[in-house]
Amino acid sequence: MNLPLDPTGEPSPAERSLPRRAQLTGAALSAVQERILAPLNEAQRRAVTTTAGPLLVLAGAGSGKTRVITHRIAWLIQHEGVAPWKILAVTFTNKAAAEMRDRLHEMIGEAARDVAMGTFHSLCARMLRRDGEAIGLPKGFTIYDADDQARVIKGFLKEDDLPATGETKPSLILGAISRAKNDGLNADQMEDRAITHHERLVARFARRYAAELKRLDAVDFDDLLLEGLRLLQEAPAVADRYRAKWEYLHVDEYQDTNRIQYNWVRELAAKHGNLCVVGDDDQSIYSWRGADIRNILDFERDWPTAEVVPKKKLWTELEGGDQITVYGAFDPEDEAAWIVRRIEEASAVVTGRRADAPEPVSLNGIAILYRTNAQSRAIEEALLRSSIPYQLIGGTRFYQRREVKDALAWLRVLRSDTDRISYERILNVPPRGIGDKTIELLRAAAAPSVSAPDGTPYGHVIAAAGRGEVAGVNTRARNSLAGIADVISRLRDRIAAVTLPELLDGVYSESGLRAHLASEGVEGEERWANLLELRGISGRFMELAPLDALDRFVEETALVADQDAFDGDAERVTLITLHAAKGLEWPTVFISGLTEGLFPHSRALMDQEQMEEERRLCYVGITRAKRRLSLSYALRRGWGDGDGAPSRFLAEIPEELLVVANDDDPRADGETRFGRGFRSARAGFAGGESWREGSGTPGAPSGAFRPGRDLEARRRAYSAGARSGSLRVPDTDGIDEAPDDDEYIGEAPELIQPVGRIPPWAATGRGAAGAPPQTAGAPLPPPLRPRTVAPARARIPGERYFRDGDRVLHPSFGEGIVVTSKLTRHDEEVTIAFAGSGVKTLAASIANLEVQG
DNA sequence: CACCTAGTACTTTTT
DNA sequence: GTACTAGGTG
Repeated sequence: MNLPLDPTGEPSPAERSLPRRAQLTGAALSAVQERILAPLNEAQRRAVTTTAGPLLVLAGAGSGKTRVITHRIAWLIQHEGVAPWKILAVTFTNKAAAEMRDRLHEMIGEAARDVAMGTFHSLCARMLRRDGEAIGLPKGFTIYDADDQARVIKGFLKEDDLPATGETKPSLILGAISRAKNDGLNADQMEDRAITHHERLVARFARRYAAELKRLDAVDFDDLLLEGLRLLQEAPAVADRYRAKWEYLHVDEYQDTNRIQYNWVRELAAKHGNLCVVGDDDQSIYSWRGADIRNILDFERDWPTAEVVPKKKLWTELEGGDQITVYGAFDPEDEAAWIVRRIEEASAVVTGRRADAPEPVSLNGIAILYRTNAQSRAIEEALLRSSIPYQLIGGTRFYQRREVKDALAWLRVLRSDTDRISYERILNVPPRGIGDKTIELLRAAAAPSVSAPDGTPYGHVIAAAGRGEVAGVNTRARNSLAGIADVISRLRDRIAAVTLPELLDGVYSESGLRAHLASEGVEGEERWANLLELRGISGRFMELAPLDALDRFVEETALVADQDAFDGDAERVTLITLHAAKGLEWPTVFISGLTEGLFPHSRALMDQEQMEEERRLCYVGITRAKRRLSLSYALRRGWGDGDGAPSRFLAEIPEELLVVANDDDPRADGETRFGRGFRSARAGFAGGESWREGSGTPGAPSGAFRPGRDLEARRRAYSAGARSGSLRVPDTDGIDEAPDDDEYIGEAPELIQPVGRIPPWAATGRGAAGAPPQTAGAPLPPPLRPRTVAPARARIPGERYFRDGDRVLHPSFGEGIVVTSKLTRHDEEVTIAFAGSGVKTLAASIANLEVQG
């Protein structure tokens, strides 16, 4: 319950904590000042106390930018006497908002609850839920995630009999549509600008997609922002209300806002201009999803009176810390083993620590960062082997797991007749005889026709089909549909009378999900546990009226971010992508996979701007470390795409800051400055005398680990602990009450993801680390995809013909750059980043490759 | 017509 | 791992 108006006339907690300006005489004033300003440096103080008008805070990593916002809000409330509900703070994740609120709560108490905070997406969703009808958006709209979006597109592809691969791959089409939307283009404008065949194709899909989402009462993530902006632009009365409501605006991570978000903020600030944005252009890493660095560069132009708190020195901060350790590994397993060994040495995990060893570090002070989610695999295995607990952020996200989405689809269906995608999701789970053919008939029946120009709501079609009113549906499917329609109507009758967890109980049992999972063995148990987890999380909404609880739960679950799962207090090592690590810090950080083609990623090799973004990403990663930083790379990368050179980013770090961990390694040949070089790698790989044989990884305890059984047992022990540990009682439960009778968007309940989940592949032992399949002599060549027949080229036996960085021309893939190449027994496998067709590995003797002068 | 199994191809980053 | 497909079976 959030700030109920007290019938006795006592001041509300918010009112109590509000100092009156008039009361702030000498001593009181300085006490407030002291508490808020004392921990801040000069620049921060200036930012905090500059409260009127536009303010741009540009500062480097670790300089306390978020802190500036928190203290500024405290200052506004306690020193300037601004009502907390007049203040808005936009953060990058829900987690960041929750943390900011926690810190604010410590500083100023209960008033912290009334400050509006959230992500752009969640704030827009809340505003649209309340006021969207002013621009024609139905109240009960559903938020579609990437998976839902793809299902919509796949429906089109099926209608058109097009493949879901190649240039009509749903993710590709959706990416293009999203980019156009973020550029402010609608389908018509896309069509006008389309030049290539593919662009016209995408434009047509964009039109259909927009129409279909409208028909389904659904919005995607981009729409949330676009409609949120449209609300402010096209509903003046509503816009004025919000402008009057929020007199002081704050935006964190401003460098990652896109054009739409910027315009949204500008609309809100139009009246009073009290806009404080905080960012660091060196940490701009989201241009691929529309973030526009011009938002920073243009700020002063758009707000001529803006105060700017200047950027501070950055790199010198590194000098105070320890030197950076670099390790050149042979392959990802070796790399992971080295990281784990260092963690064991530094933490108390390893027994028999030397007496003179430094104070053991705690596991929650350690993070392992990587460029792509797939890279977590090798590291997880190594951690599991050493029984080091970890939390994996991202990867297969909880709310995207199949069974969780199934359960959520049921909830969506209960509150929508039109949400076809969710209906189709639940129709045949568990299998009940409703297949492709039946779905096709249902879609046809729902489609617009002469008698129903807007189409028929899918929910109605299902009920009709259950009554035998849709021709062609076979008996079994018909009975199932009748059963589903019946369950839906019964559950709907119950919504208003039961709590959300109880409603989910009904869904689980009456949908057959529960019985289905019970018959599915170990995997079913795992999935069932996830459904119980979901049920537990839904309990956070019990304070709300049941119908509101359902709406809010469905909405919030659609908007959780990866980072929201991060638990900084858990005694676990954190595994996280470089992107998701932004805004977080640890005393000890490992950045793994610093291999050309991985980081920087191969897709960035062709493009100067993308390469710069990779470099900034590296900067973000490096600056996550408060005290100790270790960098590592593996010469052999996974996926059979050849060897990789040490990342160029390693070479860009001043030599004197680095300590090479394997300098004295007898296997290192000194060919590269980072120890293990190409020649030794190649010899070890192809020559059969690999140090890898037998013992696995040098220096690691050998023979103690049996991949299959051990992993299984440990996985069980872990997942149990991880689950119970992940459920936190919400700090507060206030949701939506206005402190006065003003309409109000305030605190959202915090949704927590399970942490430390052990991925299924670790459980089976199939993917577990161990010696790779050994073949005599050369390793198995990766599959050669393209088969361009061409005469063999002259080459010197035993020597690579293609050099990294060579520009090459391929008859069908066009121009590309050699990422790396590897000698096999009779050939050379060249990995090339092509401008248009991505990265391919080709056999030099077969592919007709021309080296460009 | 639906369902199951096995085989194949795919993996940048995410609200 | 996931998603999709093809082909055989009930």
